[in-house]
Amino acid sequence: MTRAPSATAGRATTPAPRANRGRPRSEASRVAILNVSLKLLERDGYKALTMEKIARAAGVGKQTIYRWWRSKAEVVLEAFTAYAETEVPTPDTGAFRSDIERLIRNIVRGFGQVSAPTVRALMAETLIDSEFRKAFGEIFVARRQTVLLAILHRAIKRSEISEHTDVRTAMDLVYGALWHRFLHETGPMNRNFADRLADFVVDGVAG
Amino acid sequence: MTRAPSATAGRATTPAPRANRGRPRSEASRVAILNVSLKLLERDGYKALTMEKIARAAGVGKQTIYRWWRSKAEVVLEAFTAYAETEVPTPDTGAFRSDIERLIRNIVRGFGQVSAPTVRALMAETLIDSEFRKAFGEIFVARRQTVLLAILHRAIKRSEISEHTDVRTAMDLVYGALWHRFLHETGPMNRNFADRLADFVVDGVAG
Amino acid sequence: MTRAPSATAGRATTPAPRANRGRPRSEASRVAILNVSLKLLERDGYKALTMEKIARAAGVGKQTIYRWWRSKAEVVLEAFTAYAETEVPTPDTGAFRSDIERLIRNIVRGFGQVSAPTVRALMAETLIDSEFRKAFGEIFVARRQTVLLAILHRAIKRSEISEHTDVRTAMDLVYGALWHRFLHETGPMNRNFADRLADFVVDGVAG
Amino acid sequence: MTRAPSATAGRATTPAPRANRGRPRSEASRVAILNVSLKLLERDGYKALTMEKIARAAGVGKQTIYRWWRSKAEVVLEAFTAYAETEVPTPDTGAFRSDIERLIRNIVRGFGQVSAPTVRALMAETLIDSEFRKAFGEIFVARRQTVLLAILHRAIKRSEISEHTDVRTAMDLVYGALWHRFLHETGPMNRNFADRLADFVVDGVAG
DNA sequence: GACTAACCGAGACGGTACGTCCCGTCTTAAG
DNA sequence: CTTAAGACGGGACGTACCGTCTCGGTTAGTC
Repeated sequence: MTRAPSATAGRATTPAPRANRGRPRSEASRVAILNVSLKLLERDGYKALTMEKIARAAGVGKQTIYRWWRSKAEVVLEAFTAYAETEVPTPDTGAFRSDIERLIRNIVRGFGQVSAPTVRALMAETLIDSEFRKAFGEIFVARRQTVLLAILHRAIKRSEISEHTDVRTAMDLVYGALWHRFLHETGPMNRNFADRLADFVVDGVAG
Repeated sequence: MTRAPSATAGRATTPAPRANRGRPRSEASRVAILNVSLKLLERDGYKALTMEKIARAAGVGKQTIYRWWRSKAEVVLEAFTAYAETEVPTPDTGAFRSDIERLIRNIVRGFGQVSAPTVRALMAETLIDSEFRKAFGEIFVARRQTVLLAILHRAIKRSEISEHTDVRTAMDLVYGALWHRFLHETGPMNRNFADRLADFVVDGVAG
Repeated sequence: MTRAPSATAGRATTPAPRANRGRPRSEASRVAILNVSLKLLERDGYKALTMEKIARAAGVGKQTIYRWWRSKAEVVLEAFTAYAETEVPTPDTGAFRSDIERLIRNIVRGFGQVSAPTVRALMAETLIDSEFRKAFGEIFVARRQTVLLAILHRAIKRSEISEHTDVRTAMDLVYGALWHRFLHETGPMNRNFADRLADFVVDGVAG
Repeated sequence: MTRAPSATAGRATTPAPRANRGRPRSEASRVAILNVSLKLLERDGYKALTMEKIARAAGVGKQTIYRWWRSKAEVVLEAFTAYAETEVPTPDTGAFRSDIERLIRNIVRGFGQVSAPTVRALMAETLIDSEFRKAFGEIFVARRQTVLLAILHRAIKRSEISEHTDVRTAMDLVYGALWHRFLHETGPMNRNFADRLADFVVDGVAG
């Protein structure tokens, strides 16, 4: 998301200025922008958040924001991921049932530690803006997909589930249920929900 | 959704104009607004859709829009429901498995007949604006919930599934998976998906 | 300068909206804008005058300014001409010498009643922006030209000056000297200057 | 105009760097800046000329411009005087009439060799910015004043014109007419104009 | 030959203003 | 009482420049 001038050496996105020329990016400004964004977001909601307010509150020129992020959605995304624990450990207990159980528990716990309105706003942006979708997808969706995929593949190898299992649908099942409850608040986001869901999934998939 | 001035006699929000006095509402304008909204929405996306453009393209005064709808989200919602078949028949085959199968097939077929970007935009609005959430929820979510609820209750009565089944989580499972695939395009929205999903759900819930 | 909707019936500039439709232009805003512009102009000078400050100080949306004027130069021009006496009476005494004397005295008196920085700013704009030049020229230059032209033609008819007199150069002589003194403050702008200049001009032109 | 670091020893504005230390000023950059400025000025006009564009087009850091000039007006002034012949020879023919004739012809010829938009821009700046006025005045106005002054004084000494002649007004007459025609393009800037003007002036002043 | 001072390009910085778009409201005449 | 038209005050947009600052590097004279 940021035009990190050196870290992405091989990526060749922006014209790639000869490294280390000119005044370096201000870390202080970067942090101020992200902090202020989160604060305003929590206080006033996503719709009331504007680039202008962020700039004013962070004591920063608007251009400085636009230089490093393309939209408020990207600012919020980075602000959010910087503060939220986005790592998803891959459980590998040796059994499908307990792997799923742990994965779902982890995710449920993660959802509990996160600002629901903020995540909803990010998800809304994802649904509308296909540019943003990629950025959000990489960070929030792809990683989790990978983890579940690994679990399913291991279960297949161990013959705990059929090798003909429709993996994609299984993933919709797990993540769909989790996001549905989270986004629409159809019920509590707790350990009990996690375990009931795990039961359904394991029985359904192992079927 | 519309503040139909007479039909909602008891609601008493707006000053409640004395019944049939003055110039009547222009049906031509109403239709033009809804048609134009859909067209612009498909063409340019939700973000680029503005009240001003709708008014201009429909040859209508802005006030006329604001008199009957509170926001562009409400216009779009009405425009959408006017064109989309939103009825969900309640399957009652006498067996849990086939009920679920039919429900899911129906919904999948419905999703296939609908403009994905439009529905995504409406869902996005739902996630951000709690006012809008109600309107959308009533039309789009609640109905379907009721149908599934009925199916589950009947299955419990028939002892096909446990009376301790976590109904709410079961509903997250079904609708979560469906919405997840639809919103994020994680795979095709076809008969095969419907049936695989139905398998998972029935096995999962029936245990 | 303003898009006077009816006064310019035959001119066919802007699409010519069917008269009297929509909310009429706010006279209060128009006046506030002009007054505030003059005040800020006198206080801070032309360079420090911005559309944004005018809007803020006049309690007016920026768009309202842009709707009726194309640039701050045009606002200032109208503000200025509204307050400054721009009428130039045509002396007709029957004799070249006294006509010239009166004309020059009138203009000198006029210059004395006017804010020099403001006029300098307008003249500067004229030199830079050819669009603006026309507007300014019509109001400030053309009228005076006409008056002098009439005087010269009458003098030729009366044979007070040669019929081969280079009229254009004569006009440069008169207005050049007046503007030069005014713009560059090369000396006092008083009765004595007026009369000395009239002497030079009459002797020079009458030869 | 340039803050030549040593030439103005006694001025003591900037901390007064110890004489010839450090890297010397880049002549290449200086020339590039001046050339590019003129070119852009001719092409796009004064308003569209910005420090940033100059720097970019000259392949120069902005700071380098600001180090040596205080404003774009100063850059343009130097760019202009570097290319334009600004010398004004003092005619001394022994007779008032022929002195005036030659002076005016010289100036007219000079005006003909110069970019009118550029000079207009400089004059405009002069009218607005009193700081700049001095710089421009020294180079462009004062010299010419001196020349005319000398001519008039000699004419008085020779009793060709009265010793009570209003010298200042006479100067407004000559330079006013010249500038008026040049700035406002009220007619051709040629030999004929020069001679007609000279006639008027000589008759008027000698009157 | 190392040191140091002043320059150089590049380009990010906090700001201000630009001119445009849209918001939701208001004010006309017309129906 | 609604309608189309369209002006209104307001706010945010994304861009252009302002003049300053801060990098790594360069080019001289001085130690």
